[in-house]
Amino acid sequence: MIPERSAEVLRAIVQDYIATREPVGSKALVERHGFDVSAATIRNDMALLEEEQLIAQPHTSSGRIPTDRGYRLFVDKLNEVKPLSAGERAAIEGFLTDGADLDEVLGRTVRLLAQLTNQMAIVQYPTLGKATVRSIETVPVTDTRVLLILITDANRIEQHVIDFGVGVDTALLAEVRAKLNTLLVGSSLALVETKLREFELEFAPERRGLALDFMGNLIQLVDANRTDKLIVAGAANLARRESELGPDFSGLLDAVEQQVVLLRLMNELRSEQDGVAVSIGAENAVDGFANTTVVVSGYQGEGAETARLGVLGPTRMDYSTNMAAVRAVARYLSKLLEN
Amino acid sequence: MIPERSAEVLRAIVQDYIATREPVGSKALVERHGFDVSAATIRNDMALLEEEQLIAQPHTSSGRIPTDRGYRLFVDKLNEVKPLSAGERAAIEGFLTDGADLDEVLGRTVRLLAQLTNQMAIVQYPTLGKATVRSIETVPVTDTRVLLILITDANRIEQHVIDFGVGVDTALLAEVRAKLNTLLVGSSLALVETKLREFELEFAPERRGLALDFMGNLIQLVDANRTDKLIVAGAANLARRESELGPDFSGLLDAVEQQVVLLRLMNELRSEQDGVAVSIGAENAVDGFANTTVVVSGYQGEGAETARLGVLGPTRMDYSTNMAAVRAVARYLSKLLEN
DNA sequence: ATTGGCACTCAGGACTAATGAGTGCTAACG
DNA sequence: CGTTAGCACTCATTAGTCCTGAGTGCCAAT
Repeated sequence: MIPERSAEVLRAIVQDYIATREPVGSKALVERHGFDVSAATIRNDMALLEEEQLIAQPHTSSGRIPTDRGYRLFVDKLNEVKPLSAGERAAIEGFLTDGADLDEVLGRTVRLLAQLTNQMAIVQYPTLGKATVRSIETVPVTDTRVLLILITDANRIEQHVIDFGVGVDTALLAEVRAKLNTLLVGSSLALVETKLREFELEFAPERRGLALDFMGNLIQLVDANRTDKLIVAGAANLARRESELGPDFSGLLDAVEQQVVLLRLMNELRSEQDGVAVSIGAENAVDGFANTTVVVSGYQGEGAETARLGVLGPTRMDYSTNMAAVRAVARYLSKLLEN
Repeated sequence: MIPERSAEVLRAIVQDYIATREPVGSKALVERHGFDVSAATIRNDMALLEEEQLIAQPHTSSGRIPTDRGYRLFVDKLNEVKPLSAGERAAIEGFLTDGADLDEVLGRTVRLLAQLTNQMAIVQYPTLGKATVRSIETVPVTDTRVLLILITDANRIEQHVIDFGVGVDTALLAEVRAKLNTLLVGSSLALVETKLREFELEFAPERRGLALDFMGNLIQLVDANRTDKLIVAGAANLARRESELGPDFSGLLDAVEQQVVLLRLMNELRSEQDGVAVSIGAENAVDGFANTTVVVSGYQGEGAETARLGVLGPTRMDYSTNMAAVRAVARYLSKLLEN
């Protein structure tokens, strides 16, 4: 186990390094923090910390900087995250007023989070795995095209235009829709696909074409719902910290565009203390994020499913503030969506 | 007027500088391009070009690099843009197959353009200024919420959830919808707001509440349609060229997120030759784009309105290729949307 | 108009020296 | 045994110096 004072020294090193971006020396430590021992003693402690791979020297004869493991220990010891300032609280409450539209609420949330933390913020759309079908609607758009609308009990709406290629018999369409509604309303999205496959045969052959087209599109809609979706804000904050991200930077922008990597990153993190999970540098399951830290929390989406939101930045970030902000925003968003 | 050979020299300087990123000297010019004169003669030409502010020296006694004006002249003289390679043509045709969904087509387009040019690509959604209302639909979502759908004759769909707060009388709702349909179908979106204002009084007072709510949301939908919208791809390409963008870079990422600046940039450019417009460095109407060039072309969206697409990168870019790619993609997209 | 010749400029690389922050170690101390 | 003062040592950084070579501008000759 690491002695009390050594742990304090680690904490001080992390804090100073985050504040100054410079390796921290023993002398600076005793001066800036109220250690009642001499610099030489601190040096002994630092030697211990280095042995434990919690800190490292960029070059011989330079101050120390925290390693990933060092940040990890620091975060784990951070039993109470810094409470937000009054101004920050006000910003959250002012920003996240209710709005009927999920897109809009999440959009505001992600921008707020980016602004609070000065990092890049990510919000994942609530997954609908457990949601059930409330209703299936159709609206004619042109002769050959129909807008198909799926409404779930989580009040979420997914819509898609079907182009049948040929003119649509509205009566037939209405019949298909009615049948599908009776079949599917109330059943979970996960079951929709199998139910539909069994159902195909109920249509007379001459009607199959339209019905199949219809059902195929419906399956796509459900899939689109299951596939996770992200929104991102504050990419410019990343650019400002480019020097700290090193070679990660370009890969990060790629990841943002591709989304799939970000999704993996978010989903592989399980919340720990206070509902906030942190993945530091090499801990990230994905290559090319050696200098990157991800801070994530779950939130309760509509319909009681859980999704994630968080921020992403250089390992050298203000963990305390960022964790506090992520936690607060996640809680507030949960409350908001609960209605 | 600039003599024939001097113009050739400018062209050669631009080409070499784009290829090598290094200032170009007189000796290198005679060697790499087949000039039948000596280096000293080229130097005289270069002195002339410098007097005309078409090229500049980073430091005394260094080769020349093109100025914004130099690029401008180069682009203007570029009477025939380089035709795309067979591979590029194939990529466009393979990538941009038809798809019923406008979002999807534009999404593919912007990614394609980013990939072809290795720059950041931007596609603007077709504006609906001249579009007319095809139909207004409602779909109940919960007791108090209704999904309002606006379909235009450009086959575009805009939808929004109205939360009335109290239970909705479906018969009343249907009546309001029917009235609005008779009133608005066929009229242009621009007129919707004024027509609605006049229409308010037709409802008996006890029904006003719902009707007003309904109409207010409808106006919002129309507005959302008029507000231009952008999609972007290839931000990572920007990052890769960060050194050439200099201090612009962070501002660019901001602009991408805010969109409004990008919209200005796109819209202030009027197409010139071959339908492709180029704005180089200081020519950009917006501050903070001194090292940035924008290449834009219009395309014909559904319903014959025009919107814009293009790429954005450092002034030191391959104008010929990028202009060709933008032009080709714009044409192909127009053809695709025409159906 | 073009060219060869030549003096001049200056960024960038290579080398050296000085500086100083910071370390590790040892021996002394309470 | 933990702590401390002292001291030699390391090494990144900065500044100073010199050198080289690419490239220029100009002039006189063709």
